[in-house]
Amino acid sequence: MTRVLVIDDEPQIVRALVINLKARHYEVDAAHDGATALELAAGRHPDVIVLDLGLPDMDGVDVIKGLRGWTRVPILVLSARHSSDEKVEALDAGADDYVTKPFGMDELLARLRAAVRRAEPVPGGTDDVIVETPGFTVDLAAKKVVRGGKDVRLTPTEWHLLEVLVRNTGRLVSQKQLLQEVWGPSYGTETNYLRVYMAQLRRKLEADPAHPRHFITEPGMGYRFER
Amino acid sequence: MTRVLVIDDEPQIVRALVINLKARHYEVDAAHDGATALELAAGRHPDVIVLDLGLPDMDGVDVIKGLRGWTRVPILVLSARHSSDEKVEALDAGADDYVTKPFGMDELLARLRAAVRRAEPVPGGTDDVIVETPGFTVDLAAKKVVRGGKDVRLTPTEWHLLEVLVRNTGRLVSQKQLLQEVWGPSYGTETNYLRVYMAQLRRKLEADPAHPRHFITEPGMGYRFER
DNA sequence: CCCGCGCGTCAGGGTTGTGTCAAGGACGCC
DNA sequence: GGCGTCCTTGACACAACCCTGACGCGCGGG
Repeated sequence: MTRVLVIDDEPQIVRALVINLKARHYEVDAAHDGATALELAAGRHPDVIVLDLGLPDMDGVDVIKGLRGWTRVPILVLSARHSSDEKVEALDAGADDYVTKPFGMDELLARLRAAVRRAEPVPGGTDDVIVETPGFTVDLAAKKVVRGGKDVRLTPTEWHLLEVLVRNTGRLVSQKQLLQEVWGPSYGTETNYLRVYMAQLRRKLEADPAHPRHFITEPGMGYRFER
Repeated sequence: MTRVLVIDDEPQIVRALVINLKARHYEVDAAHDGATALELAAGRHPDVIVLDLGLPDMDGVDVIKGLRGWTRVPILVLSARHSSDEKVEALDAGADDYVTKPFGMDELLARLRAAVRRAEPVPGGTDDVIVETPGFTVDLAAKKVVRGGKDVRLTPTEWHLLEVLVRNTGRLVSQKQLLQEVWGPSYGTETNYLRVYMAQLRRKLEADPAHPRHFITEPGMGYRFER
């Protein structure tokens, strides 16, 4: 299911958006200010963001920049200002689209669909959706892991960590990068999280968790997933 | 250079676009009808398409569908019609953005930049930087060294030192420069560190550590990495 | 011939990093 | 309100890493 993050300080607009989105089977989170928005974006990993530029606590463009520092998630800007400069500034800061208020709900939804659509990975592209190892199989599209013919239950965080590692199969991923991709941009140093969750992944997926063959530790640097 | 395909039957609009785009160092092709447009799109492989919906020979939406049959190139629709239905139809057919005439050139260019930007491949993605020697292989992106088919385990400091040397393949790197790059700006004289870690690198990577062929000492000056 | 200098080698000890376990708390669900 | 799942956090043992000092060797100059 597609997850949308709506950021606006006007309750009636948020309500209208939430109702319309939920009716079309989107999963919706909402924030009323920039700080909450950045937090939610990091924690919930939305597939698309609808952002009102006029927020109470910070400049909308700064919100865009804050997001673009670590994610390429589509950002659809909503604004009451029609001036060309505003649009150019927001778009160049990293926004994907710019809609002026008052807006037609149909149009907004169509633009949302367009933004989500083009962010989708190429179907049948070069990147493998299924990664096999001698011990288990990871299906990135179906978000499923099979080991010995049986599905392995992973928690959201475990899956997220696995996903980042598998997408970088063979490459070393630094601890900082893992933390920021999974827990959000402000978590650069909490390496104990990594240790706990790497242990859980190994316990669930490695034949011998004490001597991992696929989830390899590079001391002082990071971790590496090998098939 | 970014290549743009402009499709419009109004000569003055095409002229305005071409002039503005060329001034910003885009490469521009132009078509006045749908048939020519599809042909040019296939032959020239533009990085982005600006498409007027009101064409003399075919419906603009059909042009979009024709393009989407084989390419994901960003399509920016230009139209005199403001109706919501038109927009929704074009966007759902596969357009990336929809701008109504009359439009501001600044805004259009900003939307164009946004469309091109998000079509770019992720920087630092899958492209690997690999350096090979007769004895071993260094993959700078994956932070991996392979020797005789097996991975070589390097500590952070060893890797850091190797990285600096490899990035300067063939060139002499002074002891001071090595110390400062690996241990920090305040370490200019602790040459014993270098001796210890060069020895470890040689032991792990050289066929005959006592007579190094790749990690060469230039007495009194520094070290040099040769393939 | 002896000495100083620069470099290579080795092994120990302090420091940092990692694996593991278990308990507490937040959250959603019935 | 009770229950279960999941995330966070702290404590501890152990392993890995980095620094350090000592020694040997080759070379050139006194």
